[in-house]
Amino acid sequence: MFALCDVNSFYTSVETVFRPDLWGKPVVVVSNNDGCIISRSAEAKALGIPMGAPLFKFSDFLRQHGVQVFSSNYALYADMSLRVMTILEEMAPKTEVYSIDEAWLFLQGMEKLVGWQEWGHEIRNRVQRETHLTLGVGIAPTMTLAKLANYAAKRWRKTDGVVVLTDPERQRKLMALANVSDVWGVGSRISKRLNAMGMKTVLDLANADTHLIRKKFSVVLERTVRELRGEPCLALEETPSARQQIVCSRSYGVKVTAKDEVRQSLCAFAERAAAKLREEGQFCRCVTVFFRTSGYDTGGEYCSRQGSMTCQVPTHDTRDIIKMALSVFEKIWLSGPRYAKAGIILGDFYHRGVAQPGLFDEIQPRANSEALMQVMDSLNQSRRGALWFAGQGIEKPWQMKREMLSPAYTTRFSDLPKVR
DNA sequence: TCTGGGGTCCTAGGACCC
DNA sequence: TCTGGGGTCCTAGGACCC
Repeated sequence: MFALCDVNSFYTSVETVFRPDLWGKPVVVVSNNDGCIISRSAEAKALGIPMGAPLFKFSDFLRQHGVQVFSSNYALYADMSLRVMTILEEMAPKTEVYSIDEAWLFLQGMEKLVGWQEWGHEIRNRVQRETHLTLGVGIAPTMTLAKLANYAAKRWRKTDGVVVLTDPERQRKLMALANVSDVWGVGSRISKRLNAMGMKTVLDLANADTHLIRKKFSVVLERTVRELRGEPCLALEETPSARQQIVCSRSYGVKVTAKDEVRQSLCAFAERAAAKLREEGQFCRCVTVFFRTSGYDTGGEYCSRQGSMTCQVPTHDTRDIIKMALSVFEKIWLSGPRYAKAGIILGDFYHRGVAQPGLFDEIQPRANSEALMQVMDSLNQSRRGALWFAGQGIEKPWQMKREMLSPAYTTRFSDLPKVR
């Protein structure tokens, strides 16, 4: 049996944990650069505010209805996420953190110990008590069905946040009520095609011919069909597999045309990407650089520049990664367009010592690289941005907008809530 | 004026190998 | 006249997830 637990309206719920004055009021959280609405409280959803809507299109509406808006505060969300995950890990023999607000629990060996329904409520109550966040719990014999159960737990209030889907009859009943697009793994494109083939409900999909699904779509969707029928095809990732790429990219707070500023931003992204690489304990050979204009900018032609470079010896030294990034940048720079976004992608990962340095390689290992990186990382761990390369520049006019940022209540001393 | 960021997996097609 | 079969690796693009 699998359980999928996720926090309702995670970002907005976290924001209101420390703001009792906002309880019961409409609240939204917007994406980086204060771009799109990415989390809505129940009250905000009731006002009809759609997911993913650009903030500027709704700012009048939000003001009229007194909706509280917050910029994304990832320091806060990550810390609260950790608290929830720690509880979940204590409640099941095996867990997999699936995203910032959800986790899979593998319930092997618990069948005789607990009733699923009671256990679901127990875990929900505990998270509520210890974090003031509300969990949705879906329990079923396959991961896809557990996802569906979780969807039902959120959609129908009378479930009280916990749905157990062990009974095949109950599974079919629920599948007949849900749309194919509500299935995990079926996005907008595939659901449109399924609808055109006459499959509207989840039950239609579950009853579909697996050979046909494989032929017309892919093995991925075939697995989904089998999972809906109660045949497990997916399993928990017991040891989180090593990442295959690391991306660090941002939209600019303003459009950027100056070469220096794009270069500085890339330097900053390269630093962050390199730090992430070291957190993963990996080394990379390939560095990709990109920058592009906005697809919404009507002022000029859409322009997207991208290039990459592979070195012989895997590295995780920030200096090497900046050097490679900037050398690619010089090759692909194009003057004129108003750039809206840029980023760095690291790929082709190795563990330490896999490849030997070649005599003629352009990038040779640097003396004391390890020690220097360790000092940098430990300083930046205690305070993000404590130490950085001058290539980033100082003014940073390109930095993203976060004009409605809440305090980092749980991770910064100066932001600790005060109780009077 | 203002439209996010970070991932994964699969497939098809081309180049190349024996 | 007649020109195979089986495999790998890489890349781009498409789809999905949160």
